[in-house]
Amino acid sequence: MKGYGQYCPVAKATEILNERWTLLVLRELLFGSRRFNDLRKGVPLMSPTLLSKRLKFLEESGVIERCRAEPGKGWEYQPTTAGQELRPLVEMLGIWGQRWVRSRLTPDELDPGLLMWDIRRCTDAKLFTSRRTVVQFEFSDAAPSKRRWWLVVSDKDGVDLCLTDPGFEVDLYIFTDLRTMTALWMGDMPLRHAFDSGRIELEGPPELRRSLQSWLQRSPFGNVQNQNPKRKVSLDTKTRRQLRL
Amino acid sequence: MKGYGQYCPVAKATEILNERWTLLVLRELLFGSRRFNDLRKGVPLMSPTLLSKRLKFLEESGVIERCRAEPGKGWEYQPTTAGQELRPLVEMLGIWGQRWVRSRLTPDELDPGLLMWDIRRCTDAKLFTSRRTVVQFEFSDAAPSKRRWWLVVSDKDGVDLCLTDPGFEVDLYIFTDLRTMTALWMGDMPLRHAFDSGRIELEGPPELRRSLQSWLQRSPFGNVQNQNPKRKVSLDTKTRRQLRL
DNA sequence: CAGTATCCGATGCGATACTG
DNA sequence: CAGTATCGCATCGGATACTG
Repeated sequence: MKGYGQYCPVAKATEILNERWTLLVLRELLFGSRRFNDLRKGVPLMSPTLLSKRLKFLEESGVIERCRAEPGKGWEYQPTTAGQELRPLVEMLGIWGQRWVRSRLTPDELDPGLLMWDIRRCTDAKLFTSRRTVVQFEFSDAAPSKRRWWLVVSDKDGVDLCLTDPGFEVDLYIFTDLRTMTALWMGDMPLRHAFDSGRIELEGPPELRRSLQSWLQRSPFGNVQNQNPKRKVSLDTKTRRQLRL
Repeated sequence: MKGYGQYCPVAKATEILNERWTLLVLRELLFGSRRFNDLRKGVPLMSPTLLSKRLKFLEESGVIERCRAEPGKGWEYQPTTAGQELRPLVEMLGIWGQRWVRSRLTPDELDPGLLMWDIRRCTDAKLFTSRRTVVQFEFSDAAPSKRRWWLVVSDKDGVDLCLTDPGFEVDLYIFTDLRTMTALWMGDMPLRHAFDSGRIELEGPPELRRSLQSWLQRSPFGNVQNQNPKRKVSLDTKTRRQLRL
């Protein structure tokens, strides 16, 4: 009894899309992940068995295709035309979520691996020179094994993320905590404020410290404004007036 | 372990919306149903217990509000601002479903109650005169107890749907089968074709028979074109060329 | 009319280990 | 690296009956 027994196209679409995890897997695919283990990084709490099952179902449903990767090693998953057409839907879902059900950033929703994987994906290598730049993130409150991360970027080799010291000399150190970095990423806190309150500190040459705000992106949903009054940390005057406070 | 443990707004939105039935309940609310038992008619296979549970959760989540109905009798549910903002999402879902996963109209997806409820909702009473018009639908292939339905419409009293003979004189009889009527409703078959092939027959005064196509609407998704080649009944030439057939 | 109470069965899914 | 195999519990939700 999987379906809804309705001819309505909303029901038919929902039958495909609203199994647990499915929309998050799709999000990963639409944001560019192609390999099984890359997809896993975007949904770390999902078991590989289940991911495999979902991918199969999405393929059956005509949303994605599984095809051989270039060199002869392994497979890749990519959205079909039908899958591509779901992009606006996933975006709207994210925008709505950001407006109305923004995460409270409870400890269980803070994950350095997920955050750094997001940051990696949104870091534009073209903003860097051909000389390799190494940025080390250190999260004071993360578990020891996930405290330090290295972003290795260059114009031509793209962006690489390491959890073990790659051995290169570090150009820029970023000291902060996971909650602050996540809040920055999600647009919950201005970078300015994080510096002023000492929640983030840099170490490295001045020009690299200054360039940080140009290459360190926020989440694609980072500039969507929160609309939910209950979840608003600080109310702007317009909202206060609306609520008659 | 209900959530996804992710700060991502897509995940947060999904936690609210992708429980089974939730999006269909929301569809009903956005299409105008306000009362518990009206909502039930839109999701007849959902148990009242579960509907109640979903409504509570949607209320907790800030998507809908439960408020007293006018006269002092009972409650009504209505979307909040956050809920209203989900309308485009539900519409997109329906459009995508209609393009790519259109129902095959298998027997379990044919339901005269659901269909007539849909038709009732989309019938515009303003297209009728102040004189009461009674239209009787008869589905040759429906279960005896669901064969005949009456639509009672007038300019000022709106549209009423009955499963038991309301006793008024019938102005227009529509004889057809459930599959044909559903296909017409979903835009899978042109009205012209249904008449020409004898799948639908009318009985009543000529001007009322002629006016049928003006007031009998199709589903809100009825004019969305199917894109899925596997599900296409007849391929147009452009598609045939694309597929090199 | 508008739900609640209760029960039980299917199964979804998480956990862990394993393989080509 | 890219998945599969197996297992067992929890819970979701379907069915039915009941109530203010």
